[in-house]
Amino acid sequence: MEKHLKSKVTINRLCYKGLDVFAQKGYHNTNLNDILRELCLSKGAFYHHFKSKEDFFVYIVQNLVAQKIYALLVEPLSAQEDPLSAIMESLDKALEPRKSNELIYGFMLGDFLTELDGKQEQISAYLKDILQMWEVNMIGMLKKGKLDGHLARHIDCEGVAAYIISSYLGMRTMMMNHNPKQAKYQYLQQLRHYFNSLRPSAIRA
Amino acid sequence: MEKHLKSKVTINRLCYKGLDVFAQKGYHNTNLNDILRELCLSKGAFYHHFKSKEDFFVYIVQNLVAQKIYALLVEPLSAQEDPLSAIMESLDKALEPRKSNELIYGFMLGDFLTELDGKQEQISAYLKDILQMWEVNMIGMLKKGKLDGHLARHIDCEGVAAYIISSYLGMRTMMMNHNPKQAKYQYLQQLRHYFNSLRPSAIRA
DNA sequence: ATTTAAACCGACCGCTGGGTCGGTCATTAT
DNA sequence: ATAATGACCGACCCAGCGGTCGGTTTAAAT
Repeated sequence: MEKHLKSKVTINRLCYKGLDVFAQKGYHNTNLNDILRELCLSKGAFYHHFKSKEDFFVYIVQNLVAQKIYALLVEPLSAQEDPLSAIMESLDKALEPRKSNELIYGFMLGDFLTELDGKQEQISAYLKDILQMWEVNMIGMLKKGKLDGHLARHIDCEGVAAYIISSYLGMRTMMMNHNPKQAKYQYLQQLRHYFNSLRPSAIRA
Repeated sequence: MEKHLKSKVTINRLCYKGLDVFAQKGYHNTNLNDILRELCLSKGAFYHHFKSKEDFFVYIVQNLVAQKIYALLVEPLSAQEDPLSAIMESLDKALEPRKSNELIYGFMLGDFLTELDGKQEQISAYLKDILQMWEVNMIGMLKKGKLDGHLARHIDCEGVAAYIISSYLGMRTMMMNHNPKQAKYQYLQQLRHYFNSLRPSAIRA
């Protein structure tokens, strides 16, 4: 195989496995040896491509996590006229049970932020950036939706966006105690109630 | 000082400082040496009172965290007729900015659960118990409130409780990006909207 | 006064895990 | 063909941290 191609392959294998393990065990609990053993790679291989564990993690966050968040939770918001429907649909899709051990990317942000807050300011900054990208986009869509009459005029779009994201991030913790399928159903149900309270009274269900 | 009294004092100092540091840095990032240095105590002193770091943490959770959760978030729910008002009030109080570095106990549960899930099943179990105590109590109050006509009859009390707790736990992550005072205000505002959608239509504001 | 044992000290142990470095093999450039 | 460079190996280093243990002080028991 060509050299630079082989390099790309190795980096990719490292990143996807890394994302997998980081998501499962968190940043601090993940050790490189485990990842390398599973991939049959050596310390040397790793440090040839990344200059540190932190560097590795940031690379994953910026390349894999950010993209997934954007594709699943940000981009779909622009697809519909009514922002509340768009948000509902994107969350519904994002919570779809994945085949194999594919990940629910939105949650990882919250988990990592919780773990790395205080310590590891560098990494937190990147994570916060991604969350904020989601948030400002949602706020924008809500404001546009307000102008189009999809939301009541007195609604505080910033507050709504923060509240939606909060509930979404927090749900992971709750899901650990419950049946995921039921938890998803219940969550979307309550979100629907809440959204309904944001509609102009004329079109409220 | 009497011996058993001195022992109690030492244990107390260890626990409160431990809670403080654990809450700030998480379980894995907290090392005993730091705690002991700040308290001018030795390894020997620690291991005389606790048999391990894990044992220490569990002791703190069961003795300090559980009590605070109960006092702040569980017990107040029974004080009022209307469960939604009671919940709103308890969360308002729980989010009150604390003097010095007193802690917002509710959040810690979520943080620790996030960090320790998977690994450290023992500890997670205790944390989950506390969360569940909160949840079942809230569900009970909601059901009672439904009978009394404070909630619409079609409301799914289990779903509502899970949703409220989710949003509360998730808010911490969001608060890291915002002004806490404003975040609290916005959060309670949105919660009010949501609660309003749960009322029987006759008494809806 | 003497013994006992609890409270505490702090040097030490050993494992874990991030990071280093000199070397090997394969690909590519000359 | 040969040199040069990139991909990779794996033994090794070392700091951090949970946990141990023999010893010392001090309060309680006899």
